[in-house]
Amino acid sequence: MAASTSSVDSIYQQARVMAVNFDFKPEERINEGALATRLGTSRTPVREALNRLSAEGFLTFQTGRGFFNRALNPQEILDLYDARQAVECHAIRLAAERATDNDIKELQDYLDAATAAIDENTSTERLVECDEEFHMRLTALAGNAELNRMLANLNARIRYIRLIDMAKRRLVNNGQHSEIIAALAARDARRAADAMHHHIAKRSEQATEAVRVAYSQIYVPN
Amino acid sequence: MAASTSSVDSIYQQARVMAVNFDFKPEERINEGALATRLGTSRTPVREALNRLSAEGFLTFQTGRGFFNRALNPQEILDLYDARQAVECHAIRLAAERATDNDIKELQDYLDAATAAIDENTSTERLVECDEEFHMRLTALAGNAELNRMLANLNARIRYIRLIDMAKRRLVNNGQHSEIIAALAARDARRAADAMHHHIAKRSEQATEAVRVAYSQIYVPN
DNA sequence: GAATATCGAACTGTATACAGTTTAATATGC
DNA sequence: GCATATTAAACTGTATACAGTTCGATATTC
Repeated sequence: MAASTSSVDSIYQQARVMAVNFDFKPEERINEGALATRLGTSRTPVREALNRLSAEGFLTFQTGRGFFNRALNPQEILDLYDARQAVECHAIRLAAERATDNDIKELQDYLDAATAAIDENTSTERLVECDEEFHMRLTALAGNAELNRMLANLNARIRYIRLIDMAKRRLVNNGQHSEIIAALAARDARRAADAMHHHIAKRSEQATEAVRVAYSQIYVPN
Repeated sequence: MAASTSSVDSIYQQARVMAVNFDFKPEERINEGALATRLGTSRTPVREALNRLSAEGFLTFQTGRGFFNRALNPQEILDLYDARQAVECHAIRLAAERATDNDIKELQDYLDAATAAIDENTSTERLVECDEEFHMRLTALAGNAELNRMLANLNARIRYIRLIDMAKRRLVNNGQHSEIIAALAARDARRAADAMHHHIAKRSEQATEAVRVAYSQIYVPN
């Protein structure tokens, strides 16, 4: 059965969602057999998916003991936010050089449409999705596949924390996103990068508190 | 046999070296069975190692067709050099804030010792090793595990191109490394980042030519 | 009672088997 | 001769089996 509809990919996706959402608790050992049964498959493809996830930083691995979900602590989160600054500030500098006026207009349009579509009934998940998408689209304007890939990975690994942050703020565009686009439209790479740096730094300030809240959510069933 | 001396890790390391060195040709399909036999093992642990490598960007994967070595073309290389700028320029800014004077002195000492140890008999491989280590040590001064991890990955993926570059230059420190350390020691984050940016840009300029040379080396046995 | 030793259950690591797909070589039709 | 169908070999995808290790519960010792 050399899957035409790709079973490992589907297992990978499902396990990734579980890791992202901390359905596996922080540092929890993952039982391969139990997961295989739950996903209606056998251990072989499960292990392949878990190997991919550990290479991507969602899980850790210890020989003889297996796979564990990643740790969740302020330092890890701060490191990931710092890494986001590295990727996104560089991407926006490149975008200021490489993006067409139309690219930038489309990004502005996306932001406007997303902002307009938000009301008090919009789920927090949807808000985070819009925020992530804005940042992904912006980074894509750098035209660098590796930066896109890095950001997609970082976004998934901080998604849980972003949900906590967003539940409080309930805002995709607090003006900072507009400032960033304005600097980009003006082709002012340095100002755009500084604005992005400041924007991400702002979000990482509450990391310690967010991790505390995260634990309280992860370990209380409902 | 729940390996105490970890067989997958060893397979992973060996396959990684082959991918880094383009022992697998660019875009070549990797025969799992043949590789397993060659490494004295079976397909199961080989596939686990290949899954890790594909998650890290050394290989690609297509359902039903298996694993392939990564492509080698100027755009991929330029993307990786750009990504290095993102990581290293940000890391050096953080290092300017966070590193102790002694950290910086030790980096300078490493550079001096490495430079002094080089003569006309030093292998190109060793020169690249020193260059990589300088950049890794510098990035480590940012105290961010994720940036370290990203750079280690990027370094391995451009190593083949760096070897070509270094075979011509035969220099680990052409003065640019010293400039970078000087700016760092002066705690001038912006100047340090600019120097790093310029340093990496310089190296990426010849990417197209380097890829051409790479092909001529990869496809001519000796 | 706390620390250590013992033992069985549970789990991981890897080889193997086999189903199903891809690939490439050959045959067929135009 | 070139494009298309045919078919067998080769390869991938996954289930399963089993060896060997880890883990946790119970027994033992001080």
